[in-house]
Amino acid sequence: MIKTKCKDILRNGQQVVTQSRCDVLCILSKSQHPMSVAELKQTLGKSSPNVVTIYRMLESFLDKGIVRRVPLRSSEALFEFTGFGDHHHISCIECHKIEEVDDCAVSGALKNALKKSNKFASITQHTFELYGVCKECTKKK
Amino acid sequence: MIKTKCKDILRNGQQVVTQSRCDVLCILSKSQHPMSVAELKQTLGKSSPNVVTIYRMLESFLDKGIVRRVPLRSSEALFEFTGFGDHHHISCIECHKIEEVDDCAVSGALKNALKKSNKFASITQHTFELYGVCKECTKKK
DNA sequence: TTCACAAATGCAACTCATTTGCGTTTATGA
DNA sequence: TCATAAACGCAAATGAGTTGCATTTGTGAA
Ligand SMILES: [Mn+2]
Ligand SMILES: [Mn+2]
Ligand SMILES: [Zn+2]
Ligand SMILES: [Zn+2]
Repeated sequence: MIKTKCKDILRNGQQVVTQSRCDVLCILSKSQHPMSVAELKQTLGKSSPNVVTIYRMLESFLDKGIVRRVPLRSSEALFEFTGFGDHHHISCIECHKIEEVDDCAVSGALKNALKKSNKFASITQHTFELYGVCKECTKKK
Repeated sequence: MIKTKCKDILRNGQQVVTQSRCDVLCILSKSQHPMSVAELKQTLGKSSPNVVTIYRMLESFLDKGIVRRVPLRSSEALFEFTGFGDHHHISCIECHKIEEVDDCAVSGALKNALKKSNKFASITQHTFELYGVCKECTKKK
């Protein structure tokens, strides 16, 4: 995604536009996979803002719905740009490779079914993550 | 679940049977909701083993598939007895109440669809967790 | 453009769930 | 009963994430 586009996203979210915030959002908007804070920092390299700043940044991006937290098994939190639309992930339990999986009507159907639940008034988010063994790792064994 | 039953589960999993391990497994097998280490310790009360022991215990239960880690958003890890069979959770983003949701054919269908993926050879696990606002919290606003 | 103020940033210190090391105790099965 | 591997407790370490505070920077209004 282009830098000006990132600025627009920030402005639309009532976010202050700074170089750091643009950089971080730009990287996230180009990554096909969810990233950890450490990965972000590494990708930013020498021009990276302080780690704490990245944490605070992501927190505010979450508030505005610009990024989403992906609950893949990992000791660190993973974040991904929400602009890609609804989709899920399949992650290899051996090599940790992540592949995107298009959202299918199926999960929407379940969501609707659950809206009929007598205890919950609304469903605001859902996550569907899969784990398996990729073909390469299968061959190795 | 009865204590002797817990012992059997441990033995079947090639686990050493100790009082502590029985106690923890017994509590988990009675809880309809996933529990954190802190909750386990509190429930065990004065007879609780050291926290570290609970951590190590759960790690080995995970290895044997006796418990599963539930990826609901929480600062602590949540564990639940696997003996209940496949199901998911819906959690209130306001009060953090958790409700069980039966597994529906839907997720199985998606699983099957993904088995046709050309990058993954198998899918071993999946998690489907929902977030929403419960009726009580909706009323409060 | 200028200016005042809210928001962002950096640094250091802190929190807190989880892990690790190690010496001791206990369960198991031969 | 005995040897051995596993579990346990305690203390210390780890490491992701948070918080306080002084400083800088972006923004919107004058
Ligand atoms: Mn993705
Ligand atoms: Mn459950
Ligand atoms: Zn793999
Ligand atoms: Zn609620």
